[in-house]
Amino acid sequence: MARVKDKNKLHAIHEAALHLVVKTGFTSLKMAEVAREAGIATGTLYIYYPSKEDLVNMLYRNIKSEMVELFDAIVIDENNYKLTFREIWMRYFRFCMENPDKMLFVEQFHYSGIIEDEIIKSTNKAMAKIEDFLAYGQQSGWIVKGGLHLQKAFLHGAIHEWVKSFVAKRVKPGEETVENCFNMTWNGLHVAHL
Amino acid sequence: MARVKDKNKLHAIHEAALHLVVKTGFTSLKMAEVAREAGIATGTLYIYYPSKEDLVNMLYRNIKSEMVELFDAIVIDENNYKLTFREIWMRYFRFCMENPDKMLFVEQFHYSGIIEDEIIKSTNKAMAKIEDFLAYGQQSGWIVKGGLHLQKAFLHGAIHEWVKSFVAKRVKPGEETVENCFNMTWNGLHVAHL
Amino acid sequence: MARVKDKNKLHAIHEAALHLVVKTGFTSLKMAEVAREAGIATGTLYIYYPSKEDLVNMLYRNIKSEMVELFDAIVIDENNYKLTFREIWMRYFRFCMENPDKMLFVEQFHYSGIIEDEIIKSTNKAMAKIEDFLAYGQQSGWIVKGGLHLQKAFLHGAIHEWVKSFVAKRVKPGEETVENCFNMTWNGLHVAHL
Amino acid sequence: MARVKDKNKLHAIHEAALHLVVKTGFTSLKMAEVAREAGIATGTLYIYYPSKEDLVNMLYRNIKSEMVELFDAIVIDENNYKLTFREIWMRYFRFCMENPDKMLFVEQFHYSGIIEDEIIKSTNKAMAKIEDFLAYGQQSGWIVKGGLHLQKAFLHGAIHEWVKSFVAKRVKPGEETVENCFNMTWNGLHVAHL
DNA sequence: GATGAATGAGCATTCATTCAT
DNA sequence: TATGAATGAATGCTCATTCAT
Repeated sequence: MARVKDKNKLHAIHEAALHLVVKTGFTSLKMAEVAREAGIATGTLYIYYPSKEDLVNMLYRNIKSEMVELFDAIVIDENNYKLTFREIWMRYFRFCMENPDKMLFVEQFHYSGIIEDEIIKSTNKAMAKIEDFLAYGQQSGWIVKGGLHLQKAFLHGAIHEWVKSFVAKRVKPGEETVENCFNMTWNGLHVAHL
Repeated sequence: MARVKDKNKLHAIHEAALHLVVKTGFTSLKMAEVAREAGIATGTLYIYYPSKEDLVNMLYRNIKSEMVELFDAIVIDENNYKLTFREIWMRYFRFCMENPDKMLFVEQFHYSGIIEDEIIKSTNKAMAKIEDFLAYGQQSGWIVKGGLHLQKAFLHGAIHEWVKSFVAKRVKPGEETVENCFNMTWNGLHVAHL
Repeated sequence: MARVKDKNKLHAIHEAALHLVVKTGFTSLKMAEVAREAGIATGTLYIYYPSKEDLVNMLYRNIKSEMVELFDAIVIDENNYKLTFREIWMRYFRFCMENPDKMLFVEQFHYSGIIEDEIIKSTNKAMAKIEDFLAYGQQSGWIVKGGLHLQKAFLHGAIHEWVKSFVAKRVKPGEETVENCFNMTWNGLHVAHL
Repeated sequence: MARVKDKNKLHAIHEAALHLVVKTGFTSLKMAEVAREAGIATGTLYIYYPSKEDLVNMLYRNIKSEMVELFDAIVIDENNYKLTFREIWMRYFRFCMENPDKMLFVEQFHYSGIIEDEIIKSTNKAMAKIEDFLAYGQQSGWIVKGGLHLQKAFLHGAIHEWVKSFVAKRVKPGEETVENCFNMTWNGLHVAHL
């Protein structure tokens, strides 16, 4: 029997590729560098991924899956909209703070034209739970009406920008700061009933 | 007297470089392609900019200047905070909608490590007017307290993400939609006094 | 006792290698592809042949042996020179028509510098029977004088070119056509006694 | 004004490429080596030919043109068929002896699948003069009937094989030997009228 | 013996930059 | 200034060969 394909290698490749691609973009991502950082030979990299495009597509799929899993454990409590919303927001915020590279990667490649349409679509579909929750919030008067994509963009856009600024400053925001950010988002979205 | 560097050529170079770099990123930006699209020879490009990095840095500085000029005409009316804030928001929103490439360019290169620190600093400084206006808003109780950079990130992040989604969908948002977006931002930032 | 190298595998390797090398030449011959087409693993191929060069050398030797065997059954009848000559010509012509890959392979590698001198020499030696027959033909006035290698080249060159043109056109020549070709060869070589 | 594309460079590239490709085949032809032997940088080679395939195709076209030109000066004398035939044969034979690489190159690439169909067709067409001459010979009873391609293959095949054997032996054949070869060809083709 | 994962040198091609005109 | 041919280092990917299983 020959050696068996190594799970650890796969993981090392992902780590290396993510780290490197986020630093400099797709074109400057060097397969040789990925291999070196993953501790394998260049040729070995091509056993696992037949091309640079494939590598990046797979990375995208994996990271999106991870993001989806984030919300798996959340129990939607319709009687306590804000609490559930808060839980979602916090999980995503923390995920981005702990994995800024993954956040940047998805942001960078989502509109890049490099990720295959099929992958974009299927990963979007996996986010249905969140989408449904927002739609329910609109119908039941918790959050403002309007195209759902406006709300999603608002959520994403603000969180990503905050995380980017924390990461650039190499700062870990305190609880109060995070609360502040959450409040801006919630106040922006929710409908005040006087 | 030697001929002076040609203003038209400069402009053509900027247009070409911006258009191309936003499509594919710094590394895939090809100097030969910039030259071709600008209607000049490769060698000529190097008379104007001694390197790819220089070209991109200059582009960054120019675009940031344009953004600063956006706000020059605005009269800060401290008695009507929301109106002034609205004017600022609208101008920036419209600028981004009309110049998505410039917005994307700045976003892409701001944290890229390619723009020289000095340029980043000096362009930040030029935004003092806006910064002061936000600081004043905090002090006078119009908008929430907390690090100013949180508010700036919130503003940027949301607007950019909205514009990106409109541009990706090739949609020009109607007045109502824009109003909707403005309201999310304002509600997120301002302090409600019951 | 250890298992013996498998005759079937050897045969499968030869078939695969011949087929592939003739299509694309030595350098594009891929060991992995040979292995795949032969139904074995790449590593296994190296149990049978320690290198690509060895594989090709062995192939050359085998094919030449086959060509020699072609003439084993022929009885040289000195009283009927033309008839014997015809038999030789026909056998070789038919062999080439039925095994164009083998013909092309030998042609391709004979002057390639890849086949070891020793092999070239020993396979040439095995052709002594034919060579002797031609020499006898010269001495006894059946065929034209001059360096024997001229006659051999004439024989080879014409037959190979005919076969190549038939194979390229995917045509099986009829009896009359073959007769035509034989006559050109015979008329070219034999001495007319008026 | 920039430097002007250099005719000498083109010639040097052709020489180098021809010499190298004939030695080892298309796949082992190394662009870097062609450049080195032509005395230019690798990148420069790509200014003249955008790919290895293009280089080889152009080479094929050029060499075929040269072969066609060979026969331009020949005056077809229908009253002296053999003399004209002899002239054609001699010119081609000498060309091959003086340019064995060109001969081998054309032989190697004609059926290789690398040369574009259009080139193959147009170069074939250019040989019409010779073809017509052979056809006339058949009609007027000078040479044997049968598919013209049989005669052409016979001519080519024999000449090429002779030249290959002379070149391999590094021998320049004397007049008598050449006469010998010519006679084999002529006797093979022509119809004896007793 | 048999397997196929792993290796890394090797090669076609690209592109920022230089320089002769 | 302006041009575009020339340069050569850099990079994605291949494939003969090795080696752990």
